Amino acid sequence: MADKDKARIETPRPIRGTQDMLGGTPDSLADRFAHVVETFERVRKLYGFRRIEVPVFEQTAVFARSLGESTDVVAKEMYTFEDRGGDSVTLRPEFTAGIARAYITEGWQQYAPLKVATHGPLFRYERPQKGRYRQFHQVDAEIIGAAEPLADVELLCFADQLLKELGINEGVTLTLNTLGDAQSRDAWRDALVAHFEAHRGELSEDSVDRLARNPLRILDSKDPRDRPIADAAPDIDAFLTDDARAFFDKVTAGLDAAGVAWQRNARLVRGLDYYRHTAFEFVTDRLGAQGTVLGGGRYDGLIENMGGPATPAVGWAAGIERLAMLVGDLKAEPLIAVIPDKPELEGDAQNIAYNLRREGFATIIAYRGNAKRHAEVARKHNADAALYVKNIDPTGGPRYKLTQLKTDPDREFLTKVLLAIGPGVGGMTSEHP
RNA sequence: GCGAUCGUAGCUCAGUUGGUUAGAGCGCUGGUUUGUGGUACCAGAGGUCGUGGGUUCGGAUCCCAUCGGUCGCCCCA
Repeated sequence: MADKDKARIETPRPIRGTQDMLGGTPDSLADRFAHVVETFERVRKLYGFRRIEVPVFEQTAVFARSLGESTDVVAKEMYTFEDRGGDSVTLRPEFTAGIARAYITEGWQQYAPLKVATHGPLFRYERPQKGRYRQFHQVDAEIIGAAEPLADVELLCFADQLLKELGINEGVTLTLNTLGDAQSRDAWRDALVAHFEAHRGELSEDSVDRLARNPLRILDSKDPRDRPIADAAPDIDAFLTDDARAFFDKVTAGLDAAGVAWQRNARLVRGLDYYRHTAFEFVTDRLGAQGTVLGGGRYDGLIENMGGPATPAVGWAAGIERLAMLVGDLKAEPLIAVIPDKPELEGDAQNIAYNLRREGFATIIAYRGNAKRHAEVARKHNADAALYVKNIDPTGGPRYKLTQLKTDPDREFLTKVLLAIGPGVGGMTSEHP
């Protein structure tokens, strides 16, 4: 019983709300995640957005100041800690604040109007649920230094094309609203507060709390008690200044001209205070409670708030996990498996595999086992075909046999493989008559 | 922070009103067989029944607590 006396080694658990993703199967989240990022990178270049990288952590003030001290994100969802030098640092809970900080401190103002894009991990201390994690990942696009509605339109076209190229535009709708300029927004906000105050007694407890903290948010409350009151609340339209209305009209006209479908949602608001004018979300009902696939808007007030020059800006971000969940199964990349028919041909088979890879063909070869076992491994990896290495005769040359392993192998790929191998292939056989 | 629900083998799950050494399929390891090179069979390894208390002659099963997973509220991508 010596084993029982041994101290049990406890393997540390993964942190709550983080996830490990294993790729290699058609439905794996890891591969779909990578596909989202690759697609984003491709489309981003089509629109002329520069790739940027910004730090994963910043001085706490970067987020506290930009998001607003009273927001839930800052008040209770940030990973904030003191580093060994005694400075308060925070793992980024969003991209925009760090990018705005870089715009100010790195002299990026000289490139205005500047179109930038990035992606990476973000951190929020929240209860995990479907489509919501403590470490999550976003793709992000921002246009800084452009006050024109055309910037909003271009950004939305980018988003729309990304979703289309990911094949997830079906069942996802662009919902759009305007928050007006500062004057419009303030007037609307006052009217909303007056309206909600008049119905204070009928509101849910959460919304009574919102009334003090973030009255706009009552508009999109899910509580059935709030709905009639929120639905009866005034829209912003009556409070829009001429400029603000003209701006919104240009955005919607631009979308129509570009063929981007959209729906007005007068109840769509932003929790963060620095948003102005355009606010938008691409929403779906396929993600449970987390309906927003991609969201953003114009934040003309932010950079000035952070001590920079008054700078108009607009941007969006989308959760990569959420996009990945919506992406259908990926088509498998073509793959060839090399199989030594006899143990003494292992070395030759390895060389052939390396040569195929150098030619650019995705190739696998098992480390051990007889031909049968090799074939099993090949099937497990979903290889299109097996290249059996039958014999290497210094005088007679190599002998191969190519056997397809799938009912629908990538024929073009296999043909190229055959050409690359050259002579010695004893024809292609099929396991599927 | 609040609520619901679920924790049995690496994975997906059985386990009947509490009752001997806790099971299956898949996977893994080894072997036999087979062969238009997707066969079949045999054997083996692998489990503190999430954890800790309690009730009981007896707990995977009932009770309490705790820790995790999932989903919802909140918030948000």
